Amino acid sequence: MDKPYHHGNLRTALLEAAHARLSEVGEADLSLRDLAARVGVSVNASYRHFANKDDLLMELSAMGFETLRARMLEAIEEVRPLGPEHHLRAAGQAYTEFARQEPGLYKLMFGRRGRFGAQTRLLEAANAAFDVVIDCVATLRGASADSAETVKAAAGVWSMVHGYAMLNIGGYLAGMAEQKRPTAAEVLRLLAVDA
Amino acid sequence: MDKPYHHGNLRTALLEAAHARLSEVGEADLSLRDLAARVGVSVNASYRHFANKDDLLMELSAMGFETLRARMLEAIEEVRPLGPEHHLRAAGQAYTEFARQEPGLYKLMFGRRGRFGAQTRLLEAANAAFDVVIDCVATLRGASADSAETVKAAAGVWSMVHGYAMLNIGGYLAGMAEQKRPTAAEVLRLLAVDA
DNA sequence: TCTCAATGTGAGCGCCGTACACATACGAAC
DNA sequence: GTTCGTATGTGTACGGCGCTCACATTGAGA
Repeated sequence: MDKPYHHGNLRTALLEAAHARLSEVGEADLSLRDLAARVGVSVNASYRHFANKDDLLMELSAMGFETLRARMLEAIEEVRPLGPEHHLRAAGQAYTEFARQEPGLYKLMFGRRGRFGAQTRLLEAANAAFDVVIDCVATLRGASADSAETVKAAAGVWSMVHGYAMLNIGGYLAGMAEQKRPTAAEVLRLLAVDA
Repeated sequence: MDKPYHHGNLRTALLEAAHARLSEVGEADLSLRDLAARVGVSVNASYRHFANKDDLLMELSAMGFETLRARMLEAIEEVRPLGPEHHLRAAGQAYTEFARQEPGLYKLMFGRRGRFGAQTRLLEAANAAFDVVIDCVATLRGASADSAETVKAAAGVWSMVHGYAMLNIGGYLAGMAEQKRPTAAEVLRLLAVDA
């Protein structure tokens, strides 16, 4: 083996390890010591790349928002010719799908806002993701993405999708009988955005 | 003072201390040692009343769901004569208001589901709260509270309200310009439940 | 009055985040 | 190619955490 003294890409490796671990054990059971051990490095090495544990988690969150945005954009692109209402629906599907696939990461993204404080990096990534929703709604309503009504409607859509994703992840929907458990599409259909 | 050896009501005192502390520091900074100290007791005394930290937090969560349910019922009672659509609106307002008043508790209630596991106490309290929403929707639609369509619509309402509450608590709406930031009522209005 | 279950205390274990001092390795300047 | 500074690693240690175990105190009922 002859493991070299310098890892080479420790920052990325730590983030990947954290991401992987987060899908297994939940944020509360994530420890820097464990991550470092998995990457094959002493704990303190991580402090050369992140100010502290929260800093690492914050970066992970920001990356999560970027992935979320990308997933929505891809989904929209696939149904572009079908028209605006399909765009919003596709984005919503991609959104809830992302949350279902990455529950640990998704919870982290929305659970630590207060703790992370006014971190520009995180805020910008979150806003960029939200902008995708705003654009969808704006196109659907044939209105400007800047208009207050559009933004409010988009916030409503975001609320709906986010709430559904959280309840789903949290297992609050899983307890319901199968034929009573709504799909993401069914829930999204309740929204009257085009009004 | 002559503090007695036995506290007398330690279980309740610990829960109250946890509740109070939760509105100041967030779950991550809540420690049993600190709670015990505030109540004037050694840490280990708490283990006579709770199996562990999670057990205490779970009880606090369940109490939160009970309070939430009570708040919704009170709000509905106040507008009972005005008809079903006012019931749902009032319940939604009470819901988001509760989350805004008790952000720490609210986050705890929805953030630890996996960790708490299949705790009957917690599940029943959460379901009882959800039942209030279901009843509102059932009355509004003039349908049975058992019908799949009613439950699905109620789950949609719950998603919307929960999502709005979480985004609001998390500060994701606070970043928006004032005239673009939706109120709870404005968001709820997007729902087409009576269809 | 005695007894015993309920309820408290204290010492200690292993884990955590993190600070500090020190070791190693790479890249640029000569 | 050697030198040297900086980037990046390690080891040790501190205080706080959840939790366990052995022991102390109390009060209620036999």
